[in-house]
Amino acid sequence: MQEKTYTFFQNVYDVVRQIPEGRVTSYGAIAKYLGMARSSRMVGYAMNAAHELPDVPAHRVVNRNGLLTGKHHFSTPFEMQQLLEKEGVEVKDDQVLNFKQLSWNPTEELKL
DNA sequence: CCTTTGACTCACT
DNA sequence: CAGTGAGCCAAAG
Repeated sequence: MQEKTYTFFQNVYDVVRQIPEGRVTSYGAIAKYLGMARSSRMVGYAMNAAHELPDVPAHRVVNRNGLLTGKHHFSTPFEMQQLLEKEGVEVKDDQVLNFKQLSWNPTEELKL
């Protein structure tokens, strides 16, 4: 087994894959859960490669303000918003409504 | 091997 | 109260 093969990216994918439908999380939350709260940028960077992974709902990952900062990286800037609304998440002006209410913290949910 | 970037976040002005 | 700047860390070139 190539356990060492697991990199920061793989770790991020694993967490993002566990995001329940209709829920959203922030890069910092994932980074913090991984023990790298200061590497929040790396989370987004990892998502960039996650584009090829069908099990990684990058559209459920937004910045800590609930703003769809990464929408511009999708096929179309509307794709991210459409996917979120499709799951029941209201998005207005590229911002997730009730983000604080829908925010899913892996540190509290996945934390033992 | 060293340099640059990047879907963020915090802090100061 | 709002905007701009610097910091951080890891992967790709």
